[in-house]
Amino acid sequence: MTKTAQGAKKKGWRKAEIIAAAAECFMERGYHATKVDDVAARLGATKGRIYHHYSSKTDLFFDVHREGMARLFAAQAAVVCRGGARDRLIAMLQAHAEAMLTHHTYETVVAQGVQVHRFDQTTPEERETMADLIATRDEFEGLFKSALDAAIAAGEVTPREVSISVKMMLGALQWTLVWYRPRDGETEAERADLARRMVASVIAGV
Amino acid sequence: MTKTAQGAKKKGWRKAEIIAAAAECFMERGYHATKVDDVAARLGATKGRIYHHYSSKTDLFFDVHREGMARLFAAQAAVVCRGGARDRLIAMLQAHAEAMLTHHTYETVVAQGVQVHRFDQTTPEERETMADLIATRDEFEGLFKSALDAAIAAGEVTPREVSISVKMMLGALQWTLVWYRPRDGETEAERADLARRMVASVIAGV
DNA sequence: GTCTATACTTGGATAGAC
DNA sequence: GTCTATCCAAGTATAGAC
Repeated sequence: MTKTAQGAKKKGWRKAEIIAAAAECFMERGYHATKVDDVAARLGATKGRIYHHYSSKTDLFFDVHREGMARLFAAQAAVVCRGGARDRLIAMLQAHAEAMLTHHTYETVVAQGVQVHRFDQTTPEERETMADLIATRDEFEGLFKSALDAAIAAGEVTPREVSISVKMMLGALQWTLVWYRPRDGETEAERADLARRMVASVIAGV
Repeated sequence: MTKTAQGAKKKGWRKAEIIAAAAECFMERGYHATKVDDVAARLGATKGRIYHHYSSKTDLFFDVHREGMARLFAAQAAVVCRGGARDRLIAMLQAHAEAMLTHHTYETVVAQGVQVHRFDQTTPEERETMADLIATRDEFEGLFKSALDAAIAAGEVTPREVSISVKMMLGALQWTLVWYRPRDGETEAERADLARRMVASVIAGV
């Protein structure tokens, strides 16, 4: 590893600490109710530390949002499936459900998303960042539309409105942000099991 | 109508105006980002008017929340179904989907719900109010659990975990709060049609 | 019952010491 | 790179006129 890469990583580590603390605060109380002092306090520091790395609370929020989206994409990138197109879609749903439970803290912030800043006074740079975040979300939803399209094309799923169906499937899984709170000491296996039962319910219908 | 009932209705009308304006503001920007001045401005008034009827912004929020829940229950109360238990469940889902679209403004506030105040300094009275609101939500979810139970008992639906299934069904419909925005001039028929397509997707599964 | 004017608090952001 | 001290803007709530 080069000297500069080491430097970048070290700097990234400090930021990652701040991002993690901010994610917890934003998750618990929401963006607007969270004070920069709250984030600092969670780190056992003062806000001088935050403002050394971030020029504003908004900037910090954007980084938490990016991390949340990155984790969702990472979960999808890790999906492997030997079966057909329908099996692949199900595996993707399963991975997404697990990701929503595991990265609950970050995904709650993603859900607050751009909405939080839509009506605020924003600088041109902030507007550009917001456009990027929205594009990234659309891209993510696109992964599932493609997978459902493929399953329909393969004759493995009854044809139906793809756009609506994907919104319903993802909505069902993402609503966990409202009702699910991780228990202390919950294992990965328990989360995977809950995710399985959720996905089974979604694909079964009524 | 008695004199006192007339009086109560008149007073209620003034409050209803404020509640409607507050719902729009809370929907657009969220509770914390909404200033009492914003609500007043939307009424073409100043905040003196708000504080004459409500002792705090929190109190106003609770009234908006109550109105949102009342509309959800009203939609369910209006459900009539001649068919079996499964048909009845589907009719309930349809009514709920339409309600979520039609009363989008209020239901967005309901979704912000108690979460917004969970970590705030609250008075004993506020905590009592919050407990009431939570109980009301649980009661609402209970309507759907009972309906699904009945459909399973009647052999019209494949047995499955009722609690999880209801959370997935309602989650799929409620996630509309995140992606749906009513278009100007959208008709009730168009909303009903969208609701139908949503419910069809949910009950069909994958 | 609503307005204007204002008191008071909170909280984002900065400056300069260490 | 982080802390302490501080500035200043924003926003909740109140007092008193009309």
